[in-house]
Amino acid sequence: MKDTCPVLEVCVVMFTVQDSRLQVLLSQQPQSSWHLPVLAVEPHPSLESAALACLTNCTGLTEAYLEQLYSYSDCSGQAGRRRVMVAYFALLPSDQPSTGGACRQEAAWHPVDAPPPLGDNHGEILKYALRRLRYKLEYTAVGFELLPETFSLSELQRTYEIILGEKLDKRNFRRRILEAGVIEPTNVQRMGEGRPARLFRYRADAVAEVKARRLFP
Amino acid sequence: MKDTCPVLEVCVVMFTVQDSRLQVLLSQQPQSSWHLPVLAVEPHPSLESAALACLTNCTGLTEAYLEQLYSYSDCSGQAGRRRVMVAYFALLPSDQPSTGGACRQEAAWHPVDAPPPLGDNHGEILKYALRRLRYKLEYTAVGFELLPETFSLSELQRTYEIILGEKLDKRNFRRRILEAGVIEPTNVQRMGEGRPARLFRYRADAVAEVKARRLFP
DNA sequence: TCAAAAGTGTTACCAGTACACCCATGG
DNA sequence: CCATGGGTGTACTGGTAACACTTTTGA
Repeated sequence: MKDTCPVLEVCVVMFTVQDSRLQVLLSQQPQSSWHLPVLAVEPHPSLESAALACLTNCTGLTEAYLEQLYSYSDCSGQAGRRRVMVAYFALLPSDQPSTGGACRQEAAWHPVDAPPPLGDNHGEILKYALRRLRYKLEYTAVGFELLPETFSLSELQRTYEIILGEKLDKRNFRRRILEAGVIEPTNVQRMGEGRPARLFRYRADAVAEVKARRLFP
Repeated sequence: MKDTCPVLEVCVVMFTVQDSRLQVLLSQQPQSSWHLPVLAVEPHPSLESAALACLTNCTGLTEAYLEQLYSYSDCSGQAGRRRVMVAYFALLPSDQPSTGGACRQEAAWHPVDAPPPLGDNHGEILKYALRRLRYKLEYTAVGFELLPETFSLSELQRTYEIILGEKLDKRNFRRRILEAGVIEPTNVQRMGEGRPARLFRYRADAVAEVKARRLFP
């Protein structure tokens, strides 16, 4: 086996909302710094499926929103041995069984606004993933992926506020999200502390990507 | 050498504007269909530099706008041998010596709106690159990369029209592009068929990415 | 003096934003 | 009946889009 044979890995930045904060799953090998969960592509048929396997390893979930972020290369390891890391990010619904015991590595959720120091270039990858998430949230409907299958409009708004880090106007939020036609009401109501909330669900047939107004004419 | 050792390659979708059309550089091995230019990553220190080398091979240019697009994996080659292709796209100024003889493969420019059939998944990659280019053009200043160092506002507008495939209003275009502050006038004028045009240049200190208004409140 | 391209302002409309009160339920 | 969160409409304002003529040069 030549040592020019490259090492191919995927890593997955897994986001979820818990305790009113956006959280990311990090793992830690003994005596080492924290890292994003990483998996060798080797036994898997494709990059996608390796990323999904990484997610399943860590959370027990067999599906989630998963999107390729970027590919990084690195030659600084064993002399001449190239490492290529394909980074993904994933969004997990906040009601799912998060860190299943199935996770081989020691993993835990960390708030993204105060993560521990990360090894390799994982800090950079996390920053980029967060930027992509915020950016994407602004012009697509991807925010639903962080919620249970049905949710109230207030919950949805809170999710947006948590990720974007700013307060939003309730009436404007509702009007726009409804006009965009990406969610539909169910007949179910949820009883809570105050007046019951009507529950909504994501419309499977909705166009995910809505075109924003462009800068240039 | 194990046959699980993955093949790592880059391909580069090179765009330029010629003859009032957006063109892409394709290459053709003897007796084979057209492909995007491809290069093995192997001898290069990083994915980036491999992509740049691919570009230099084909055009003689040693720099250009270059951006990573996506990574594709494929197991359908020799049994079990994994291929990973990292795709880039590049923008070449329309005045540069395009297909330098330095290109080892037989390469030629093709209009993107009527490309020949492409092998592998290169048709898909090209389509994606074009989508990204159009999309990017709408909210960043990347369009300048397709022009010479100095250019008139009309030339700039024509470039935008060619890529976006629609006519734009002259006054609105000028107002907005000037307000955005990404270009500055030079003292040079260019004589032509009619009234001379003032030439502009891209401002190196300009913020490349301008935030567009967002969909959700 | 004609053709060809460069350059220049104003108006109308629509969409985004700001804003305050009533409603339904549980305790 | 009170506290809690859910739900609703309007007026203003700022940005976007539509639009036509004058200017400068070369032939």
